[in-house]
Amino acid sequence: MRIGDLAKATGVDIETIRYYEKAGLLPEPGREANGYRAYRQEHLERLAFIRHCRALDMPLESIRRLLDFVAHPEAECGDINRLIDEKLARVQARLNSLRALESQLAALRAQCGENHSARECGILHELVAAAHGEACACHTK
Amino acid sequence: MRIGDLAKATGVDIETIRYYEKAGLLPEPGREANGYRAYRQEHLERLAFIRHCRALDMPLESIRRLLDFVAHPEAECGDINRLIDEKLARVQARLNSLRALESQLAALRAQCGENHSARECGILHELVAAAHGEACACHTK
DNA sequence: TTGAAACCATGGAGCCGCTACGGGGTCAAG
DNA sequence: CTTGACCCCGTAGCGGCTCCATGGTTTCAA
Repeated sequence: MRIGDLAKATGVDIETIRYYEKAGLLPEPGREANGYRAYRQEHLERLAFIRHCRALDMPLESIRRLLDFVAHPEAECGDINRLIDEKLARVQARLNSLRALESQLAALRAQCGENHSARECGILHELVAAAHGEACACHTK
Repeated sequence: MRIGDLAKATGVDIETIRYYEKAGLLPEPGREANGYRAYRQEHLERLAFIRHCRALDMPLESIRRLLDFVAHPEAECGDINRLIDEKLARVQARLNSLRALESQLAALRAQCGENHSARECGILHELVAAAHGEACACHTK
């Protein structure tokens, strides 16, 4: 399998594959006589694993640690639990702040209806008022 | 006002203030005889405006556009509405994907209870299964 | 057989929004 | 005269790619 085949099979960009190799996530494949990378089934599986973890928004460093566990199955898995727990906590924190942001933006958007000059734009007024530390629909607290 | 005073007044890091200047968001201030930056009230207000927009998670580029509107109040504000609408849409999309992620992580976490060897870790099994394209508690679709 | 298109290689820069670092100049108090 | 707090500038680093320039290789059709 050449790098383009692997890319097609996994939906991962060629440059990204090379990046994962440089980052130490994907083992260096063998080379054809002409220097082209020659991948095998194990690379495909490994890459699928990495992409699945990325779909779960795990940083590459966490994936590295998970791959260590795959390589050393006799180790304790407490760290894996912790990794997932921490990730979950961060996701929930981010959810909370995004929910707050959503309502702030919605309030801000409600300040301006149709097109008119920026001078009378409620959104801009709100933002400028906030810059003066005054009450602001999008930043009440 | 020197940069340290401005930093204290706004809660913005000194390096960040210089960065905003270099990025063209904060106008270049005058200088004292010794070369130190000399800020005035308008800089403080502008910086507060920027930070408020950043609190709303707007990218610097959007803030630049908003500042253009502040400077040219005769322009139509339709772009402002669009800017906020787009931001709102992105926030909502991110909320949806984070909500999905949360339940996936929770399902994943439920696969593994207490400490044991990684070989029997349900989380790792799920992730490896996913790499093979099999059904996966954290990635059902 | 030639030549174009599609593939592959490498190394390096760019993206965002900072943050940190290194190596210096300035200034007031003790 | 030294200490420390402040300021200057330029550069590099973070994560996770993405894009670029430059050049070699393969594959197909004319």
